[in-house]
Amino acid sequence: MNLSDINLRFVLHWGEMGSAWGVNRTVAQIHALLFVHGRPLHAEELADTLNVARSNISTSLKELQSWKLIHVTHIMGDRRDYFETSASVWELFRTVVRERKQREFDPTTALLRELVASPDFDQEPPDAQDRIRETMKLMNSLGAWADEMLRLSPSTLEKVLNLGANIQKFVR
Amino acid sequence: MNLSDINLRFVLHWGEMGSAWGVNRTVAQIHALLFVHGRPLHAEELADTLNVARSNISTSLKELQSWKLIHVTHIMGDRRDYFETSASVWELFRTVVRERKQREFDPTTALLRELVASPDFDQEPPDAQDRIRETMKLMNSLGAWADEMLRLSPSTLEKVLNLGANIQKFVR
DNA sequence: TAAGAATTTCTGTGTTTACTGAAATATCGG
DNA sequence: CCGATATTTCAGTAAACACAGAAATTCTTA
Repeated sequence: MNLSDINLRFVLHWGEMGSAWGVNRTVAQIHALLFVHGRPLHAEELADTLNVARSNISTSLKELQSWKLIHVTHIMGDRRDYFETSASVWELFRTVVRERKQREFDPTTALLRELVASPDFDQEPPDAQDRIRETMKLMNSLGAWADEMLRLSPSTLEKVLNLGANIQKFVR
Repeated sequence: MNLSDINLRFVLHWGEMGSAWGVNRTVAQIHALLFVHGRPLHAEELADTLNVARSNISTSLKELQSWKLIHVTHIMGDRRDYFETSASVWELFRTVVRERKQREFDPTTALLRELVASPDFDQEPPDAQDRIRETMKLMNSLGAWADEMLRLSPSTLEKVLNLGANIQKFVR
């Protein structure tokens, strides 16, 4: 299986973007490949196409599964595991937001809450207290907002996005 | 200069979060320290407090400046450069969004546009074309939306966030 | 313009992370 | 339950990244 130039550029770029955002390059590439390809692929096809070791694919697939970005399927008469991802980029986006929020955002708000609730907290200078409290509030708001957005359907979400700055009309 | 337990935990956690999002740990720690501390600090104080080499601080400060998250100030009768960051977490948030969008998001949408405009694009299977086009559209929408949000004042932005899922009332 | 202080640059080193290849394990069909 | 195939685990290696310390440069002031 060899990639078209367009697919290749897509996959490579996605890998680089992943790196910048704390996602392993191979992991990002696998996901990009499954996405553009559109049909399920098995591990060896991925390894061959991306030129990485079979074992590397194995761990990366586990990683992608833990992020709920891919799932296993099977083809009649074929023992091998095939992997596919959603064809809806909106759904993928939601999944990433949901998972990252859960793993990285929530623990941070939890820590901030803990700091603010701590008995020594009021020994901090008042302005430092404010800054930490404001940080907590911002993260709380963002988190709550993300949760609510995640409840909307992709199409509603898309409409909300298209509202853009017109939203400010409604905040009076 | 030694940190209170609360400040220490804040700084350390921020460093870890940074790592998860592709930001160097020291860079994130310096910024967190400047933020909680609230007053300008010079390089050596940062090095002493965070227990890293002076030279490491130097490069990290340059990095933070390139992200427009800190700026230099001076104290009368003191030759040394002092650094400070905004006390407003909202402003910091906006800065991070603006800069990351510019550096990572925009180049990606540009690439997607390029792929779609490429002469070979219509040789791709129609469903693959759709997926790439949808990806481009999503990133365009998100980018445009971010730009519009960035134009709003922090306080308006805060109100928009608090609207939460009620936004969907307005999208009919 | 020289001395001292502050800062940056650079090179080598240590640490972390990613990856390979081999071995071990699991799975399936006969 | 045996052999073949698929998958995972693991230990060692390689690459990337972060960092320290020394050297070089810049800046200040006297």
